Amino acid sequence: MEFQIDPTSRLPIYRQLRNQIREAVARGRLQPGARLPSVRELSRRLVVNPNTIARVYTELEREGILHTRPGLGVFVAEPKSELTRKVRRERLREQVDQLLTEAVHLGFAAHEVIQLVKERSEQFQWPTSSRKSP
Amino acid sequence: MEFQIDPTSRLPIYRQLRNQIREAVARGRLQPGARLPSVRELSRRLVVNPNTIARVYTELEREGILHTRPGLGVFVAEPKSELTRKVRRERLREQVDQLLTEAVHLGFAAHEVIQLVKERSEQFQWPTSSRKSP
Amino acid sequence: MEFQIDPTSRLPIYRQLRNQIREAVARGRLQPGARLPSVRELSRRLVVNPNTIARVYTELEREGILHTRPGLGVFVAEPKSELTRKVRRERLREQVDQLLTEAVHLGFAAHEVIQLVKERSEQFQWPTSSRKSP
Amino acid sequence: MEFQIDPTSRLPIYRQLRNQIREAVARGRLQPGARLPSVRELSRRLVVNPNTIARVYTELEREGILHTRPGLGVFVAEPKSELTRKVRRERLREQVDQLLTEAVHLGFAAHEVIQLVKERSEQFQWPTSSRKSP
DNA sequence: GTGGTCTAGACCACC
DNA sequence: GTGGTCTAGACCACG
Repeated sequence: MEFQIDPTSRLPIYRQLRNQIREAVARGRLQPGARLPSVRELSRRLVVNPNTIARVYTELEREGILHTRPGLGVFVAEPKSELTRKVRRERLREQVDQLLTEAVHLGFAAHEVIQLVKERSEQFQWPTSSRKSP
Repeated sequence: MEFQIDPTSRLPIYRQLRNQIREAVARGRLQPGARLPSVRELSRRLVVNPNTIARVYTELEREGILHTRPGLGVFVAEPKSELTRKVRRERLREQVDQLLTEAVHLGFAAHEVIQLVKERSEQFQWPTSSRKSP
Repeated sequence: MEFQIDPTSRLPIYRQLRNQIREAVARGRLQPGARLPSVRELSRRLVVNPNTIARVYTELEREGILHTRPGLGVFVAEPKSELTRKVRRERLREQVDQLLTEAVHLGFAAHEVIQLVKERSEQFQWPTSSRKSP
Repeated sequence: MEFQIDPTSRLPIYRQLRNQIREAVARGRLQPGARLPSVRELSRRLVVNPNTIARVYTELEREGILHTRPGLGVFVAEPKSELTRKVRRERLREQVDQLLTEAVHLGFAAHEVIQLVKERSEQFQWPTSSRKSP
C-alpha cells in the first residue's frame, strides 16, 4: 500500500492517513488479516513522527477497523458493526445530505450524482450477507 | 430561516452555521437574492459572538454563495461555479468516495446507498441551467 | 471533583484517570452538563503532562461520555448508548463472569457477591426509562 | 481442558491464558489436584512461545492457584486465601463498582445486572468451607 | 523486533 | 483563556 501525506493540506496528518486507510479497507485493497507497515517503518517512509502514526492505528483500532497484536504488528480486522441500525442509518443520511449539498453548489444535476455513485460503488467491497451486523 | 447551533457538537460553531447556510441554499430554502439576517441580529438570536457570524459570512462570500451589498445587507448570490468541469468533477468524485467508504464501514449494501441518495436528492434544488449530462 | 493518581500503580496514568471519571459519571457525582477541569489545570493539579490529560478527555469523548466545546472546555455529555443490545449484553456478561471468577478466588460465597452488588448498586445513577438506548 | 487463544484480541496472550485458567478453576472445570498440560505440550497445542506458557504458570503459582511439583508437573492447588477479610472485601468491592460503572454506561438497569449476576453465579463453583456470611 | 505510555515543549484554531 | 496537533526522545511490556 502506498500512503501519501500532503503537508500543505489544512487536514491534519493523522486525519489524512486515517482516511486513506479507511478507504483502502473499504475498497478491499487492504483485506482482513493483511498486515500494515509497522509504526516505525511508516513513520520513516512518510517522514512523520511515530506518535502520529501510532495515534492513527489506535483510533482505527477503536473504530474496529484494525487490530493490534502486541509484538507482531497491526492488522486489518474482520468487518463488523456494533452500532444500532438507527444510528448507522442516521450517520449515512448525514453523509448523503452533505454530498448532495456539495453537488448542488458545484452545479451538478441529480442524475449525474446518482450516476457517479453507481459507477464508483463498483470499486468498493460491499459486505456479504453473512456480515455480522445488527 | 431558522438556524440552530448545537453546543454539544464537536464541530466549531462557525462551521455549523456555515454548513447550515450552504445546505439551506442547496435545498432552495434560501433562494438567490434572499436577504440574510444582519451579523448583529443573528449574533443576538444564536447567542454567538458577532465575530463568529461575520467570519461565516466572509467565508461564504469568498465561496461565491453569499454577496454583501455594503449598507444593505448580506444576500444569497446567483449560483455560479467558476471552476472548470474537470475540477468540479474531481471534487464530486472525492465526496462520493468518502460517502461510499463510510457506507461500507457502516455495513450497508450498495443498493441501499443508491436508494438513499435518490430519495434525499428530491429534497434539494438542482440547477435548471443548460448544463448537460456528461 | 477530586481525582487522584497513584504513580506506583502498574495501571497507566491515563487509565487511572479515565476510570475515575467514568465511575464519577456513573455514580452521578458528575452530572450531564458539568464542566471538567481544563486540560492545563488538571495537568498542574495532578502533576501530569497535559498531553496525558488531553488523551483521557479525547478517549472519553469518543466513548460518548464527555464532549468538548472548543475554546470553552470539556463537559459531561448526555448519556446515550449507540451499541446493539446484543453487543451491550455480551460486554456485561464478560464483566460479570470476571467478577465472579475473582470472587471465587477470594473465597466469597455467591450470596455474598449478590448482596454486595445490591448494596453498591444503590450508589449509582441508573438510566431512567426515557433513556435513549436501542 | 481446551484453552483457546484469540490472536485478534488486544489482550496479551499470557493474560488470555491466565484468565482462562483462573476462570476454569473458579467454575470447577479444573478441580484441585488436577494436572495441567506441561509447558512444552501446551506450547505446541496453542502454537505459543514456551516462555509465555511458563510465565503464566509462574504467575498463577505466585497467586496460589497452581502448584508446581518438580519433575511431576503443574497442578491446581487447594483453594486458600491468605489475605485478611478486610483486604479481600475491599478487592471485591472494587470489582463490583467496576462492573456497575460499566453497566450504567451500557444503559442497563440495576435489576438487570443483579439478575445476570444471579444467573451466571450458578455456573461457578463456590467454596464449601465453613466460611459464614457477614 | 513490535506497540504502549509518558514527558517536554512548540504552534495553531476557536471563542 | 480553551482544546487540537505535532515533534522529539525516553522507557517499558510483549513475543
